[in-house]
Amino acid sequence: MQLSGSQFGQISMNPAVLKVSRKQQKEETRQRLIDAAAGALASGRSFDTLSLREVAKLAGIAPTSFYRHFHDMERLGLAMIEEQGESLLELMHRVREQASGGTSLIRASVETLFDHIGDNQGISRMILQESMARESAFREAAHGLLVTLSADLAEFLVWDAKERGVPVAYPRLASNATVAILFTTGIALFNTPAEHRQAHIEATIIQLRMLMRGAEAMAPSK
Amino acid sequence: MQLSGSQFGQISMNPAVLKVSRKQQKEETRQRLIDAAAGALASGRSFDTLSLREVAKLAGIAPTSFYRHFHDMERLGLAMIEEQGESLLELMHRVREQASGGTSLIRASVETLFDHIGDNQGISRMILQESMARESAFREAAHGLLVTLSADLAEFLVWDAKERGVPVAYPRLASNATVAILFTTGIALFNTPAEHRQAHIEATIIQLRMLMRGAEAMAPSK
DNA sequence: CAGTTGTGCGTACATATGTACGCTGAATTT
DNA sequence: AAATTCAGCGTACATATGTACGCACAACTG
Repeated sequence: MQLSGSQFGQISMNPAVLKVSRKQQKEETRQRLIDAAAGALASGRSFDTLSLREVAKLAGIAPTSFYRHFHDMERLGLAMIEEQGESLLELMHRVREQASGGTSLIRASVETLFDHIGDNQGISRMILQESMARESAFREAAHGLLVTLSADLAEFLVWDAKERGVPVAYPRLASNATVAILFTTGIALFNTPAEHRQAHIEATIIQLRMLMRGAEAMAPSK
Repeated sequence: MQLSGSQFGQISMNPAVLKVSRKQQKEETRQRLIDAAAGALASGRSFDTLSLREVAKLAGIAPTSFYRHFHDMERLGLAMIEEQGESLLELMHRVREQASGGTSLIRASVETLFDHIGDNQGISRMILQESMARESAFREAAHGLLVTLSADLAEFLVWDAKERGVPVAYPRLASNATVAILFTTGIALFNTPAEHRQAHIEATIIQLRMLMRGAEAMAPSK
């Protein structure tokens, strides 16, 4: 235990430069809790073996101080999912805008998403695992995020199909399957030795193209 | 706490009919532990919040007696995965044999698998969740089972393609994606109101057909 | 039939967990 | 300047967990 002069030892006291407003300070601690949990998840722990005390310790606060930020661990988890959801959705939109039309889009999406999952392994794994949990607010949130991603993709597929003049059958089912494949293999990637990863990425791309080809082949007329 | 005359109160003492051999008895208790854990999983608990003590209590034995059967909870989990793996593999083989050729095979497989997952919700969910966990003997086993199922399916796809004279590209990738879709939606099915389930099943079938159409479309010549 | 084996039991303990309670002192408001 | 707010702390406790230890007694072995 380090002894600090004050309970706020980690905060610079420079009076002019740092206006440590209360709101600011609270937000910072809150983020520290989230990061602590994410770190624990990233190093292999599962969310529901994570204890309030442990997260508090990792974040450098007293166990009871946890309650100043979240009512319980579930709320922490919900906050994490929400945060992740926003950045993920935004990220995928950006990729679609940037990618030049056509096939390179699948590749760009896969690579971007996998990078993101890699940078946020812990939370990504948690979302996927929780999305398969039993009914609960927690599952609801995780599952909801995946559904949103899927719906978003479906919308894009329809637009893109119209754009290219190639009809696509069952866009929602196609996007749904896409998300399933993406996340499943995305997570698996991190139990894979680095030298095989590129191969896995290529494999995923082929799988998605396969799916798209099928969706186009099943389209009604032509 | 019920008081039983002996510590083995639950065992009938009928001397002639029941030869309660030690091995038999032990096997029975072991199974009772597995069933207890499976039951807890099925009613929504996640495997790693399951405590040794709790499982022991559910199985009706003293906590310390647990050790007579498994060295720790992880071993219990491994045993469960192994058991499930065997019956699952056998089941899928049987479906393929029975199903008359052609498209009805996909339907038969999906329906059979979903029934099986339904009857073994707890373990199925556990396998899927653990397959996404961090490196560990446990993950290895769960992931291994999915890989086996996938490889098995790939083998069949190749055979079936030859049989029907329709070439299929990347059978291993196709089967891999199939397993991803199947389990993902299979699990999701049980957070779905009963009246929507059939629709989900039909959706899954379409997704798999979509994938197969794509795989065929991507085949080299024809 | 005597001796051994091994599944089951209860007790005991060190450790971990969630959370109630009340205090402190800086930031904010009045 | 005085009063209020509130993020943080430590203490305390009831409960849960894994597991060491040794006893009991049915089943098995000889």
